[in-house]
Amino acid sequence: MFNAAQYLDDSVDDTTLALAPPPSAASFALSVPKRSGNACSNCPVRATCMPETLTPSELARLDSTICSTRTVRRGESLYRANDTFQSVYAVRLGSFKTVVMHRDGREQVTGFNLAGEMLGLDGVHTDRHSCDAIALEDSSVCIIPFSVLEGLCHDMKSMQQHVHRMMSGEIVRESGLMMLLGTMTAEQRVAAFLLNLSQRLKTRGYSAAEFNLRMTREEMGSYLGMKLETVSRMFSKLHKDELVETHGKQIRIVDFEGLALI
Amino acid sequence: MFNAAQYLDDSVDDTTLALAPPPSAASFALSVPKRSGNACSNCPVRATCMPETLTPSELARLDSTICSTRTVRRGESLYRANDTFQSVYAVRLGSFKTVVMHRDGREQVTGFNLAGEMLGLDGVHTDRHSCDAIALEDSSVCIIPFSVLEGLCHDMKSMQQHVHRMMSGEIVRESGLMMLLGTMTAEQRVAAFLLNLSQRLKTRGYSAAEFNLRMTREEMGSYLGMKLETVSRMFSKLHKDELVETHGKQIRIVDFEGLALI
DNA sequence: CGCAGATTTGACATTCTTCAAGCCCAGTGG
DNA sequence: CCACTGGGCTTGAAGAATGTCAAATCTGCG
Repeated sequence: MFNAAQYLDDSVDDTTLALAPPPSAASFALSVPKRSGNACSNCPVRATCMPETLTPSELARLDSTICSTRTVRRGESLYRANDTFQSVYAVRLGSFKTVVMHRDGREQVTGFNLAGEMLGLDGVHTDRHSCDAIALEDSSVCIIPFSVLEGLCHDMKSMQQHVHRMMSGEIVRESGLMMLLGTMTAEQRVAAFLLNLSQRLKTRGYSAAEFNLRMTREEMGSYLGMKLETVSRMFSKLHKDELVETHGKQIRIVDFEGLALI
Repeated sequence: MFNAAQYLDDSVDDTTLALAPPPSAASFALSVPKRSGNACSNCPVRATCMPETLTPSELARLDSTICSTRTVRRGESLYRANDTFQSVYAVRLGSFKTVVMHRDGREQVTGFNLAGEMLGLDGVHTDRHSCDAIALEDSSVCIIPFSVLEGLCHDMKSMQQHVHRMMSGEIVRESGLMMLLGTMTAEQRVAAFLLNLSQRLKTRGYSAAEFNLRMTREEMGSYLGMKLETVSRMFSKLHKDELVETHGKQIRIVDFEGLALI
């Protein structure tokens, strides 16, 4: 049985935000696009990006229709706002941020995407992407042409439900974030952010208590609606109150309950 | 040809936020649920809540499967957070707010829904609704059981695309709101809110310049991430700067460009 | 007409941002 | 090996934006 955690067994750093390239990364250094070795039936993150219950024949169909992957180096974009929408992407390895830009140059990070999470659904609405997706570290994604996905949805009830759930889940996630931005103090936002990240990492088999942040204070601040200095101050305060320990990007949550009660 | 505007012809108030009940409202005072007189083929808001291109036979199918409506009085809820999810709703008449509640009692308005807009898609994710939907005025909705909608999606490609677009549109809308909450000043938020509302009303055949707000300052503030006093001050400021004229809930946008440039 | 809730406005408190300075740390080149 | 350097991070002080509290209107409705 494959699971995300196994890829960390002998990883240099087991507290990264997302799946770190293992020492054998060469075998994953996929050319763009590449066909072999990327079968869904084999994929460590399938459980999160595809329906849970698939028959062998359905799995075989996935393997035969979704087959190309792409690597994106740190800082490069997977897609840009206004690009024509053709595919959605499942993060196989690494992590991304999504960014929307205002005409006056202000930009806001609207989300962080870890391995197993889906990316690009914003483009369905108008056939163009509404944000930039940028890799926070060297990453790879599975390319799922949306037309193919629509076909799968038609033929597989479980797939249609899954796609609907993913989109709805994105809606729910965002309304949670609106709540955060609309009603919480800076300290509460940072606490909620850490707990959320912790939860998602735990789901993927990582320690919920210790991890490395892959984004800068500025990116975090943009996501949370505050300045990088404020983020930094809040980390200091959480440290002083003995709720978390921080060494730069390295995070250790000491008191989960305390953090939740802020 | 039906269109939303005709329902306003002899309406008491042609500047309401949403479609006001016309004098002949009695014929719309639908019992719950009611079957006749609510055919999609006849519906003034079909253009916004259903795919644009439907064959006569597809329309006939809609009429035969989506048939019940429900009235919701001002202040009453269409559904509550944690209700089991069964249906989505299209607003036929009136307007709603959606509200998420934090455990500590803080609540946040996450959206306002006008006639023609869809409501309830948040429930797909976990089979339970994630927010309350509350009528801002006496309203009526069309009830669309989600299982029926899934069936329609399977059989009608245009319906599947439409549902995907609606959900994606919701995602995009929310990320725009995150941008607003994350990067804009109070004044900019209020301006953006008014312009957004104006645009949506215009789409429905109303004046873009003059309308009545259906929500309180507090609800607006909750939506925009600020206190009601701040909303009020911003209205005063916009008035002083001769960008809008306000008389309580009555709004007249004087200078669209100025408003957009704030 | 008179109340209850909604709105406006003022004065003051708090939170967050801005600006500025210095620190830390990893990668680089001597 | 080590100083150097630049980006990211932390911290302080001052200022701006927004929240809080309180009081005075206003408005719709019974």
